[in-house]
Amino acid sequence: MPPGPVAAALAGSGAHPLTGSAPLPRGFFDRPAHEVAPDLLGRVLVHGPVALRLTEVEAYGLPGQDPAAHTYRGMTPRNAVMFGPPGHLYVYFTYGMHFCANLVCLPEGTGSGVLLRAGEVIAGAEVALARRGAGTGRAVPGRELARGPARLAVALGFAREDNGRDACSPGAPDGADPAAARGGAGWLAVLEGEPPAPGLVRSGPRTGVSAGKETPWRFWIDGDPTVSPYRVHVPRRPRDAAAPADRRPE
DNA sequence: GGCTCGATGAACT
DNA sequence: GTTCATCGAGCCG
Repeated sequence: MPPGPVAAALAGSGAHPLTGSAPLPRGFFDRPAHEVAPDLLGRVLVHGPVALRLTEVEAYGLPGQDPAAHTYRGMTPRNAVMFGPPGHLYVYFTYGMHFCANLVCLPEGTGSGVLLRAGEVIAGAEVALARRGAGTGRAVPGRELARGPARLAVALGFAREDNGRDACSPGAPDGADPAAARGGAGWLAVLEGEPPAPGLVRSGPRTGVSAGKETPWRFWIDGDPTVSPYRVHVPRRPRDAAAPADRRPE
C-alpha cells in the first residue's frame, strides 16, 4: 500500500502513522528511573507492526545502590547498554529462555533503567498473537498478549539484536532504509501516547526480585486488565531432591 | 573450570 | 498451588 497523505505528513514530524503520536524526546529519559517509570504509563512503544500501550513498569536504580538492579555490581558486557545514553533499549536474556526489555535512564555512564512489564496491544495484534501462540498451539486471550515482561518482549518481537537500539530517534535497524521502514519491520520508537489520570497510577514493591523488595518502584495503571499479577520472589528448590542416587531395595 | 540461580512463563495436579 | 524448562552471568575455588 502506498503511503497516504496522513502518513506523508507525519513522516516529517517523526510521528508514527499507526497512532499519530510523536516520539518522546531523549530528555524524557534523562531523569532517575523511578521518576521516568510512572511517566511511561500510557505511553506507546512501537516495534515494527506492533504497538503497545504501557500499563506496568518497574524502575531499577544505580550501581551499588539498588541490589535488585542488573547494574548493582557495575558494568559488564551484558549490562553495558544500561550505562549508555538514555532512551536506548536494553534487551537481556534470562532463565535460559526469556527476553526482557528496559529503557535506559539518566546520562551516559550512570547505569539505571525501567523494566517494561506489561502493556495493551493497540496495533498489530494479529502479529503479536502469532508470535505468542507460536509453538504452543494455544489461543492467547488479548489481555494476555503482553502481560508480563517476557510475554511483552515476545509480542513486540524483541530479541538480542534489539539490545542497544535507540528508541528516541525512531527508525529501522542499522542498514535498513528509514523511510521505507517507517511503520514497518523493525521500526522502533516510544511515543507520547495518552498518560492515565494521575489518580490511576499506583505503586508498590517490585515483582519477583530477591533483593530490594522494600523499594516501591513498581508502577501500574489501576484496574487495567493487562497488568501482571504480583509475585513474591521464591528461592529455587535444591536440585538434589530429584537426584536418582537413592534406590536401595530396603 | 565448575556451580548456582535468576527482573519468567507454561504446564500440570 | 506446584514443578519444571533451559542457559548465561557472575561468583567461588
